[in-house]
Amino acid sequence: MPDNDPMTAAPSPLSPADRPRLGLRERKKIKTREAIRAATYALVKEQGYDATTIEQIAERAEVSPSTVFRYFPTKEDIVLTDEYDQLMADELRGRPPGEPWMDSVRHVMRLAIEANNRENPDVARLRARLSVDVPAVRSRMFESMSTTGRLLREAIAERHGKDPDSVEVRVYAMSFIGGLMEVSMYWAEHDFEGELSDLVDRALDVLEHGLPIENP
Amino acid sequence: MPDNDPMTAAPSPLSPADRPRLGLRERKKIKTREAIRAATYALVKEQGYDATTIEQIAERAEVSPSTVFRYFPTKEDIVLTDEYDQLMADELRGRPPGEPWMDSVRHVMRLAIEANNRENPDVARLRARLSVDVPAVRSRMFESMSTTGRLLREAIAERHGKDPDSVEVRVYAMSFIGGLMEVSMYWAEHDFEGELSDLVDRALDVLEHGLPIENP
DNA sequence: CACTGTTTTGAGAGTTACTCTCATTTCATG
DNA sequence: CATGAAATGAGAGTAACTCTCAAAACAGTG
Repeated sequence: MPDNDPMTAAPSPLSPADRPRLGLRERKKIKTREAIRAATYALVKEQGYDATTIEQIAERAEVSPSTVFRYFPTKEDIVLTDEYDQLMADELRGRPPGEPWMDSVRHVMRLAIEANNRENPDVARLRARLSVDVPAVRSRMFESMSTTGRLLREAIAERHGKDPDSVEVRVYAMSFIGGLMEVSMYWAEHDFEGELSDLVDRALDVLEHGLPIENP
Repeated sequence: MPDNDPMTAAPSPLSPADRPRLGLRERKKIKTREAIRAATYALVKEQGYDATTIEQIAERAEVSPSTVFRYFPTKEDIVLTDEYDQLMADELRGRPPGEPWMDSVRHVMRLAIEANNRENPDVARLRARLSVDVPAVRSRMFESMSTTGRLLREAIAERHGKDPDSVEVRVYAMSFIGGLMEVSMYWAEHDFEGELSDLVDRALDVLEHGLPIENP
């Protein structure tokens, strides 16, 4: 009856073991979801993305193929779905209002990278690599990008007292996301050398000031 | 034997009737390609994108389904493939070297919009609308975005004497494209009201200077 | 524990985009 | 016209999804 379908909703994002009082049903759903994801990551690492079929995933996760599709609308979603966007948008909103915009952004990006590194660094890399190598995954990632863009433009609009649906805010938000996404691809293409945070810093500089020495 | 497969290559971009000395084979291929596209546009207008199957397209274009796939790798490509990117990149490269970068960009964008308006305004709108409404098409569009990004960063690097594969140039190029793509979606979402060129101008302002009155 | 209603699951059939193969047709050329 | 190359069509095959429906697992109640 309630509006939000727990089947398609993501589980509580940053909760490792603290699932206090959930019904057996809910706990099972979370377990199933994680089983499907784990099976997928393992199979993709073994065989590659394209060679991995939903049937294999279902088999390893010990569920039926139907169930896989009930939990994830597409194969790409199994790999890519994450819950960080909303968290980052909230974090951004929570920064002190006096803080310069770019400082807030830097702060939040740093947090996100750290959290990701602490929790599941290999998954993050697998994702980045897949989004470079597999067109379908990349497409899905771009797609989620526009969702993120929507969140970001709300945060931006709120912060600057602007209309979130103006061309200006929308363009600004999307150009931001485009730039950040490129960083992730650059990082994957260069085999994850160096610190991601350094790359992000350089990207933010470009987003803030344009290309260095643009007008000598 | 030659490397470039004429089957997958696009026909000469901006040539309406001037196909002088092409073999019968080549002319037929161009006709087939255009027939498939025309059939697709018509069917999509009549029934919508999802309801239109490859079989229907093949039937109306009077070719076999196999042939449709020979000409276009995916259904989305039939709708989206265009040849303007390369032209614009070349145009950009052809601008006088003294001209300020943003002036060059504005000039080229203006040209592109005019050309598109003159040639096939309704197709451009159909595309924009589909890329708002149909996830698969939108994804494919994002995908082609990253191709465009590659062209753009070459042009940028050349112009500014920078490495086209540096993070800076890549981020700059991609943020640019992200912003411009958002304009197209904004335009479609607002039912193509107003002049696209005005929206693009506002977008370019944002890309150049950031959000207006960002630091009051 | 038994009873009842709701949620979740599995099984199966069906659709469709896309791939591959091979025989046939269509054009190019000497 | 003959010969070779390229384009087409036909058909079988795969795999991601969708829909439907009946069986199973859970939740709450007497």
